[in-house]
Amino acid sequence: MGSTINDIAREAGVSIATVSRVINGSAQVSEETKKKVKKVMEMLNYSPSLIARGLKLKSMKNIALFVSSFLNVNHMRIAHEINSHFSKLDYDVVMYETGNSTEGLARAMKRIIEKGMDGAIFIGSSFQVLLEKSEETKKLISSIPTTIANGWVEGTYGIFVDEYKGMKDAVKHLVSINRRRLLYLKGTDSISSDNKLAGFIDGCKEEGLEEFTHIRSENDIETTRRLFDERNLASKYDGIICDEDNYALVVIKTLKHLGVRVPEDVAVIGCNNSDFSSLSSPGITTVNNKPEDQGIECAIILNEILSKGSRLEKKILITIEPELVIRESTSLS
Amino acid sequence: MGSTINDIAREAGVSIATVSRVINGSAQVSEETKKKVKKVMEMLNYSPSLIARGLKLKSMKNIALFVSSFLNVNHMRIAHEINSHFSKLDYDVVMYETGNSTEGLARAMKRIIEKGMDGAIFIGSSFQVLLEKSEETKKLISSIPTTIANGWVEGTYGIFVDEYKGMKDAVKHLVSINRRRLLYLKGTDSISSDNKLAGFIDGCKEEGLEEFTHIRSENDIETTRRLFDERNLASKYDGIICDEDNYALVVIKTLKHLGVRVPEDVAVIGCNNSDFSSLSSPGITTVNNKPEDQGIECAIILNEILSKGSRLEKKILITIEPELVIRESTSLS
DNA sequence: CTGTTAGCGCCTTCAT
DNA sequence: ATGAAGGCGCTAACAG
Repeated sequence: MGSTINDIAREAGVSIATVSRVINGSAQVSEETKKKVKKVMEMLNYSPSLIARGLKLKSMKNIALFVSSFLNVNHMRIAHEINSHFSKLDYDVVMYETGNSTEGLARAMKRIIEKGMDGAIFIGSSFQVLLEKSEETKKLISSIPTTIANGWVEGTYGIFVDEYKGMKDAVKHLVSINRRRLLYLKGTDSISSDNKLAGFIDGCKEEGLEEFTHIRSENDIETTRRLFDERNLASKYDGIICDEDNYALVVIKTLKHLGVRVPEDVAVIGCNNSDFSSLSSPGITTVNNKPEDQGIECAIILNEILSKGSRLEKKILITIEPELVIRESTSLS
Repeated sequence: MGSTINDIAREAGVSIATVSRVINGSAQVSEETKKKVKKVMEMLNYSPSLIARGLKLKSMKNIALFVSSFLNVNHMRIAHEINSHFSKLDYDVVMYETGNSTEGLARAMKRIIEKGMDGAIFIGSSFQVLLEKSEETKKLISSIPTTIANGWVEGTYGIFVDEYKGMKDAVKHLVSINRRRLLYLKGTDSISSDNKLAGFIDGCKEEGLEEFTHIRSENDIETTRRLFDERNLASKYDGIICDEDNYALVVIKTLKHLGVRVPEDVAVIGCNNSDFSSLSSPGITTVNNKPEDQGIECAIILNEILSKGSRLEKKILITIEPELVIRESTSLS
C-alpha cells in the first residue's frame, strides 16, 4: 500500500539505485547512507514489491506444488515437509489442487509459465500417468526443474517408494503369525496401488501360499459390508491387507459388525502409517511409506537443481524403503 | 520459455496494443486481425506473463490463505472449499503455514503486501488471538479484504461457528440416554476450545447435572492412559465429551484397554465429524461444525467484497449452527 | 561509493 | 479499428 523505492529515494535524498543496493546488499554503500536509507524505509513502512522485482528478475521465488486433493492426508504430510523446507529458503510454495483429470492438471500447470515458477513438484504416483497423457504437459514439465514424489517422468527427478517390497514384507509378517489365506483389498487405481498389489501377489507366491486373492473395491462402509456378505470373505480368509489405512478401518468395522475378532480370527494390515492406524482400536499394523521423507527428498533435490542453476548430471532416483509398523491388528498380545 | 507480447505483435504485423486487446477482449478489434493474432499466439505457444500484468494492474489475482498447519484435517477441509471456489474465479489461493507463533504469522503476512495480495483468509479461531497481539498485523489486516473462519477481528469479516451451542446439544444428547456423570476433555487451548467448554458447562447446569468435570489434557495415548488410571476416570463417569474426534479415538482406545464398554458403560462424543468419527469402531457421535460451510461462506463473502470493490456496508457475521451426528458411541442399538 | 539509464512484459490513455 | 508512448516498481550495467 505502499511506498515505492522512489519514495524512499526521494525522502532519503539518494538515488533509487542506492536504495536498491541497501535492500539487496548487492554492493558497497557507505554506512552513513545505509543507515539513513534504512531509517526512511522504517518510517515509511516500506517493503519492496516482489512482483516488480519478479518482472525484472524473471523469478518470484515461487515453486508450484501439485496435489490431487487437499483432503488426502498422506499427500498433505508430504506437502507440509516441502513447504517447511522452502519457506525457510524464502520461497513461496503455491499449491494447486488438480483433481484427477488431465484438464484440471493442464489448467493448473498453465500457471507455471504464466507466473514464471522456479520449479514444480508433483505429489503422488497418479501424476505419472496424467503427465504422460499429454504432449503439452510433458513439454511443460521438462522446461523447468521438477520432482515427483512417488513417481517419475522423462525430464524430471523422481522419488521412488518401494511399496512393492513394503507389501511383500506385510505378507511375510502375516505368514509369520500363521496366516496363510490372504485377501488383498485394492482401492482406487494408480501406479502406486498397482505396485502394492504386485508386491502382495509376489509375496504370496514366494511364501508358497495357495489361497490368496485380491479384490478391487470402493472403500466405503456400505459397499464393503455388501462385499463381505456376498462373498463370505470373513470366513474364507484369516489375513487381510488393504492398500490404505482408511480402508483398513472400514474393513475392521465390517468385521466387528460380523462378530469376527481382529486379530484372533482375521488379522488386518493397512498402509500409510496414518493417525487412523495409530489411534484406532485396535491399532492397525501398517506399511509406513514415509511421506515425510518423500517430502524432504523432493525439496532437497529440487533445491539442489535450483541452486546449481542447471540439471543434475545423473538422474537421481532416490529410493525410499517402507517399514512395517506392527500394532494390535496383527498381534495377539 | 516464453514469447512475449512483442513477439506476437511483430509476427502478426500489428502493434502490441492490438495484441493486448485481443488477449483481454478489452476493445473492438476487427475479426480479421483478431484471427490473425490468435493464430500467431497459438503458433508461438504464447501465454501472457501474469507477473508483468500484475505489475501494471497491481493485482495478480492472488488471495492469501493462512493456516496453522497443513496437517490439520479440519482446516484443510475448509481450505479445500475456499480453493475450489476461487480457482473457478481464476484466482490463485496461496497457502501459508504459520504455526502458532506471532513471528511465524507476521513473517507470512508480509507477503500480503509484498505480493499485493487481493485478499486474505484465516482459518481457525487461533488467528483471532494471534492477530490481535500485534499492532502490525492488525494494521495489515485492515488494509485488505479479509475473512476469518471461526473468528473475528476488527476490520475483518468473520464466520462464527456456534460451537457453544454445539456442545450444549451434545450434553443434552447424553442426558437423553441417561448419562448424568459427564466428563469433558479439552485439548489445545484456543477460543474455539474455550467456547466448546463453556457450552459443556452451561449445558450441564441447564440439565441440572451435579457430577461433571472438565480436564485439560494432551491428546496422546500414553498421557491419556495415565490420566485415566490416576484419576480412575472410567468408573467415575458414564459420558465423555472430547473437543476433537481424534481425542475421542484416543479415549476409546483407552477405555477398551481398561475393559470398559463403549457405549454401554461409557458413552463418548467427539467433535468435527471427521473420517475418524465415521470410520472408527464404534463410530463416534460427533459435533459437526461444518467446515465445508465455513469455507464456502469465507469464499463467498471475500469474493463479494472483492468484486464490490469496497467494504460491505454492515459487518456480516454469518453464524453456522453445528449439528450433532449420532453414531454407535452413544447408541445402544 | 553513488547516480543515470535502460529495460522486464504488459495495459491504457490519447491520437489517428 | 489501430498505433505510439508512458509508466507500473525494481535491478543491473555503465559512468563518474
